[in-house]
Order: sequence, then structure tokens, then C-alpha cells
Amino acid sequence: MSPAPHPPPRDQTVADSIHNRFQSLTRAERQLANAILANYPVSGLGSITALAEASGVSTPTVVRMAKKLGFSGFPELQAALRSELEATISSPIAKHDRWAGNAPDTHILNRFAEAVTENLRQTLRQIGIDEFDGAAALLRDRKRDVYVVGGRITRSLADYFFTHMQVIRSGLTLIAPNSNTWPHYVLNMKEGDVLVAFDVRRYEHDVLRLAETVTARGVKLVLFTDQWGSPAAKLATHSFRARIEAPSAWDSSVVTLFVVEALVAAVQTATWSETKERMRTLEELFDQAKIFRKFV
Amino acid sequence: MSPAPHPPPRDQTVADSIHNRFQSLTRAERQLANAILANYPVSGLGSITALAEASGVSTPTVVRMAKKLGFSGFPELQAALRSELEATISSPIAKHDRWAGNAPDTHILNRFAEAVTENLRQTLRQIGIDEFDGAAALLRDRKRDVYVVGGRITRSLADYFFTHMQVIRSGLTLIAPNSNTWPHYVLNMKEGDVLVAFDVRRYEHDVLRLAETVTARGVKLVLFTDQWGSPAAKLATHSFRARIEAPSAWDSSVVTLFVVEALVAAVQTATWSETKERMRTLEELFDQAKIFRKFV
DNA sequence: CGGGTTCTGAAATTATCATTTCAGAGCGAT
DNA sequence: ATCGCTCTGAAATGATAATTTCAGAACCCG
Repeated sequence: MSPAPHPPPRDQTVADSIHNRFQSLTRAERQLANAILANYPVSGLGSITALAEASGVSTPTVVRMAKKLGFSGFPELQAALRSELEATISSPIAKHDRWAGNAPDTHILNRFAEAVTENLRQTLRQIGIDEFDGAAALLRDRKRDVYVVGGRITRSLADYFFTHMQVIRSGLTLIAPNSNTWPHYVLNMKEGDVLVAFDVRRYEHDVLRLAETVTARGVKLVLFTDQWGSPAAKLATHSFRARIEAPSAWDSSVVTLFVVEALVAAVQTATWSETKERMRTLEELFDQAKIFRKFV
Repeated sequence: MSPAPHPPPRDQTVADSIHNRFQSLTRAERQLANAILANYPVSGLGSITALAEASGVSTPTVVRMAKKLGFSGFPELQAALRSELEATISSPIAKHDRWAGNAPDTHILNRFAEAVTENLRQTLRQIGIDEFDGAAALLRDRKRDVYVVGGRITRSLADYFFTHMQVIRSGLTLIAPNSNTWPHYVLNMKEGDVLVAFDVRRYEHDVLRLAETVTARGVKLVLFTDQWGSPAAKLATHSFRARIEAPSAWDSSVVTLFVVEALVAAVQTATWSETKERMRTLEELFDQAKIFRKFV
């Protein structure tokens, strides 16, 4: 039946092999491995040249990896892909309509994936583009200082936002978790400044009070909250309500983080020339820090 | 994306073409056509020689039929088969039921959404379920103490993970960012304990050294990294490689956070009876704290 | 049973692919 | 900064694949 003598039968798929030996792969090989896995197995079925180009590596790299994975050469790897494909196609159930292919639909990973994509879809549908663009505009305005505050759970998100924004602009302050210290920050805020607040279910009274205080002083409020909306939402100039449902005892922050990242990206894009310069400088500082450490 | 310039897009599949033109095929060509259809499309994905032999015809016959079907030659027919296959295999999830409906596809929100869902899809496809379940088992084992460490960017994720796990179990320590203090933590670790480390692109040398030190002392390493894999991955007992590509100057942590949340959910589910109790107690403590504050 | 026609595959040719070699890039250690 | 190592891709080589050519087989028809 088979045109050429079959390659030695393998107990695992090419994808499995790659996965198992991933750590022993080099930089270029990993790049290649990812390209193969990204569009599996089709990307591996063309010529070695095509695969190499699509992966951004050279053909020798492909050959070397094929050998590392236990094949005599690329054609043998390809033959393995074809025979896997044959097996997959003839099998009664198409595996591909699942998230994690080899896990049951009921596995927590798949259930979580369902929930998160649904959250994302619904959140995007109701997010106002103007709201989004408006918030981005506020955040890139260098005349306004920006303060960031989070709650018990959302503190991590505030921190993440802060770390990234810090690269984009100065005049940025992360407000410490302990609400006793908050008046100190308020003291510095001036009209037109921006408070970025995170407040999701189990809305925190302290955050609401802070929001009230600062908006009364003419500070703009950008709020990340959940689908039900923090009580602070009515004070916000711009608010983002992300859906946070998850098959878990806790809510999911994945979509909130998504909005945060998108917002950071928007600001970064709009201020690229300056941001680029700042990032370069930051790199240099890291290098110096590394050298510095040696002498400590 | 595609390795070579695409062949002209076709309105029908190769199989359709064969059916339509079957009448006009000659004896040898029909023989070939049947062989192709018999094991469609795999048999057409090998070399022309292999296909000819498997069909019992000569290679010129294959070339002639390819031309009769409207291709410039056999390789073009093969490319058509591959792209059909790709279309069949690729996600059944409707990509284009438009995300943010009223925004152009080019808006950063939509581009980000595309990227993130693609990241999620690909990450899930290559995550090992055993890897995941194994890590969850480690983390719920009360005999093991758990330490959590993050890098410059991933510190927020480590923090998020810590905050949630803290509700589930005791014996949990968040390692401070300053690597000077790390030996103090190592001092307390015992064999069988677990270090949960986050290390993504711009892999941090300190994290690697910590991983080396602790694994040498018999500590298990659970690693969250990116698709390229931190150098610490070779030391990890369980590692998760999340895709982090984004239309931004920075990588996206959304999928990493997804895995974190799913893992927390898995541990929580497996230990629900205890966790429930702990959550209730926590509520009480919050209430007391609130009352307490009134008297301050 | 020839003569014309169509079809077919062996063999030669050409094109492309796969592998090997090797110089130097990159990087960590000293 | 320099050494020594691993990794990488350009280029040369070798191997295979794809196409073309063409002679003869198969068929059709009078």
C-alpha cells in the first residue's frame, strides 16, 4: 500500500516528541518547533524550504531538529506527519473541535477556556470605543499626573498596569494598598489629574471613598470594574466593565487584564516616538545595573 | 504566513474538480483519481513518485491530470490540497463574528482580541493535561510548602497567584522581588517543597540561579514561561508555556494569567471542603477587621 | 488488416529539495 | 578583553522530484 517502505513506527506523535524534547532544543529550533505546532500539521507538509522560510530559520536547522527528534531526516519526519494525519482523519471523531485536544470537554482547562472566551466576547461587545480612546487620550496627556490604585484582589492588576505605564510616561504613582496612607497621595493630586482605579466584586468601600474624595477635587476617574459595576462607576469619566465569570470559586481577571493591556498598547502606540526612546534608556539602565551588581 | 506565494485561489476543492471532470479523464487518469480519492487528501501529499506508484500509473500521468484539473503542475495541486486541509483543520470557532461590533477591525481592541484568542487556542493545544493535573496535585499537597517567585514583569502574576492560593492553603510564601533576600527563603525550603516560578522573555538570570539552587536541594519546580521557554524549563518538573504575542511593544500576559486561574481553580476544586471552610473564616476576619477599624 | 488517433510510460532532462560543510556569529566563563 | 564553546545559516554538494520528450502500445474504424 504505502509507496515507500514505512519509517519505523513511532509510539508518539511528532507534536509529542517536540513537546517532550522542547527543553533540549536550541533557540532557532524552538522557533521552528513553534511554527510547526502553530499550524499543525499542515505547515510541516510542504517542502523543507517552505517550512524553513515560514519559521524564519534555515533549512539546516530543520534537518538538525528532525534528527534530534529521532528521524533520519526531514522526509522521514514528514512521512510521520502524513501517517498521523491519515490516522486522525480516518478516526471517527475529529479531535479538532476541542480546545485542549486530548482532554475531555469537561476538564477544567476546557471549561475555563469556554468561560473566558465568552467573557471576552461579551465584554468587547459592550465596551465603548469612545470610552476606550478617551481613556487612552487622558493617559497619554503629560500635563496630567496619573495615580493607580487597586483593591485586595485587583492590586496585582494595578501593579501590572503601573509597571507598564511607567515605561511609557513619568508622573505616574502607584498608590500603596494600605488605605491609611491614601490622604498623603490625595494631597498631591491637582485638578485634571487622573486616578486609575480597579474595583471588582466585593467592592471596597475605601476605594469608593477615595474616588469620591478625588473626583470632588476635579480629578478624573478611569475605572476598571466588573459587569455589575462598582458603586464608584457613577463618578468615573471612563469605566470598563469586564465580565469576570469563571467555573471557579473566584472571579476571572483575565478579561480585565486584556483591557488593561489593550489600553497600554493604545497609549504606547500613540506616543511611540517618546516611548521608544524611554525603552532604549531603560535597557541601558538595566545593563548598568547588571554591571553594578557585580561590585556589590 | 504561507511559505510560497499562494496558488490562485480556487472555488472548488480538488476532489470536486476530479468529480466534475471525471468523464473527460482517461483510463490511467481515472485509476489515479480513484487512488487520490480513496485516501483523500493524504495520498496526494507525498511525492509525485509515491503517488504514481501507489496508483499504479506513471508520473507523467499524474502531471497530465494535474494540468487537466487546471493546475500548472503537480506541486500546485499539492499546495491546493494542503490549503484545503488547513481550512478544514483550523478552528471551528468563528473568528469573525466581529469582536467590538462598532469598531473597525483595525482598532487596537479588535487586533488585540484576535491575538489573544489565537494565543489561547495555541497554548491550550500544546498544554499537557498531565502536566497540568500533576502541578495541581503538587500544589494541593499540604505536606509540601509552596514558594512563589516572579520577575520584573511577572511579579504581578506571582502576586495574583499568591493571593488566591493563600485562601486555599497555608504553608505558602511569596518571595520578595529583591534577589538579595532569596537565600533566606532557600534556607527554609526542604526536599519535596514546591517553587512556583514565573519567567518570561527577558529571562532573568537570578530566577534561573534560584531554580538551579533549589532544584539541587530536591525542591520541585513549577514554571510559568512563554512559548520559547525559559532556560529554567529544563529544571522544571512541570512547566507551562503560554503564547504571549500581542500587537504591542510588550508581550501579553493574558494567557499566562488564564493558566494561573485555571490551575487555582483546579486546586480549589480538589480541596473544596477545606477551602470552603477557609473562605468562610476569611470572611469573618474581614468583618472583624472592618469593625476593628472603627475604633482606631 | 493497416492507418490514423489517442494514450501511456521509459528515459532524459530540468528543477527543486535535502543534506553536508564550514566560517563566523553569539555568548558564557575566566 | 580573550578564550572556548555552541549554535547558525550561506553556500556547495548530492539526492530526489517533476517535467518533457518520444517511441511504441492500445484502440478504433473502415
